[in-house]
Amino acid sequence: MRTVDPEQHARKRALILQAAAREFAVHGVDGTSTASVCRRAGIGSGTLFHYFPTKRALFHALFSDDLPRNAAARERALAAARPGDGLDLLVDHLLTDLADPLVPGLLAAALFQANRDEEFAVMVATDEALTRDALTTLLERAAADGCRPAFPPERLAGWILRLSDACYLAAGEEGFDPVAQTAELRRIVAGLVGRPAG
Amino acid sequence: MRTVDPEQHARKRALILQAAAREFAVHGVDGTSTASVCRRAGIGSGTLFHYFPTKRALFHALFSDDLPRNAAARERALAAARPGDGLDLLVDHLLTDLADPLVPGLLAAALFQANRDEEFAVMVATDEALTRDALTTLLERAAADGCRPAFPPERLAGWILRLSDACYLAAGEEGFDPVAQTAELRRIVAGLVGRPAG
DNA sequence: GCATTATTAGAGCACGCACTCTAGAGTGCG
DNA sequence: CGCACTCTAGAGTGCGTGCTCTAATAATGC
Repeated sequence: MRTVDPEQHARKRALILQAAAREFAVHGVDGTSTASVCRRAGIGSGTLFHYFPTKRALFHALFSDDLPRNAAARERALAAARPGDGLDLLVDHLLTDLADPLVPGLLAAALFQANRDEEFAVMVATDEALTRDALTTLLERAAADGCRPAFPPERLAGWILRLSDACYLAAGEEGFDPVAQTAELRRIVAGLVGRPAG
Repeated sequence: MRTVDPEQHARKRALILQAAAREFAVHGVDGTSTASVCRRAGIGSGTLFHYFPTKRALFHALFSDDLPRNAAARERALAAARPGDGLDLLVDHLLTDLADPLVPGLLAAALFQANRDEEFAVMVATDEALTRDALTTLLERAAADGCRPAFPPERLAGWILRLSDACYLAAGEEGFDPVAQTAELRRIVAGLVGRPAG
């Protein structure tokens, strides 16, 4: 019986995904042809469709691969000793890829795809809901710790997510500084959470 | 000499644009076919291309038609008696279409298009820069009036723009309340501006 | 070596696309 | 009325698409 080398398979898969990410970021889902992905990855179309059943699945994989990482970040944040530390951890995680030049394009493509691809929308919405829940829990703990939040925890959690989206929207502009942006977001969040000590 | 009735022309043009807006909002630029726009507008393809030279031009018109309105809003805001009133005016204008169900899709399509369509990007960026300038001016006046903004006026202006974009992105979620959202954004902005009287 | 199976390239396919062309209907003017 | 022109529909065009199929090759276990 012929046994598969899973490492080799994973490596090729990753290579294809990398090529696909570049294409999708620049041209979007409908705008990239499978042929262009193949060209960039240096493979034939047969190979591409051996690894991914459809172009859509290729795009989905680009994001579903990140889900475990997000789950881990949520767990770490919820396990933090103080709710404020957990919030910082989670906010930092939300901005992890801020410096990646592909991300603005990919985010735009993803936002758009979520409006018209049910399966993709559910995947993204589920992950976002989990993160929102984690944020809400942390904010409730913070409130119990003496913070004076500007809004109810759940609303505030929504605003934090929106603020992080806003950061990625700004990431395409020239002269964008991810570090400064992250620092400003933390200050804004701190203000909204109403931490007693600056 | 045969003279054209400009009203009739404008009416038909508007009808086509309305149909196009619906299609673009749901399927994006690459995802909508000119045939589907024609079907929805109840016209033949000959008619469509009589009014607009290309599909791209059709999409561009959807946004360029709004530019005069934006300019008017900026002027009104800058002419306000107190800078705080001007800010409120401009923020409200930014969220004008928050209740329009088509807007989240159109915004996503526009954000994406800005990443790959130079001409469109310039058009949008120019308008945004003007609005940012107006916000900056208003924030400088507010600071001279005794406000303690959290950031320099120009940075703050950027955050306000990004937040308003983010609001539109959130507008697709179920249970979304445009009025509450607007009120909350105004409170957040007020907090960032640091108005002496709440 | 042999059987089995994973992997690969790329020609080929059916289809949908943006846009053009043509021919005629509608419309204001002299 | 007839001219000059706009407006309109829809068939037609050439091209690019996502994806399938075939057939060859490489890798493995016996």
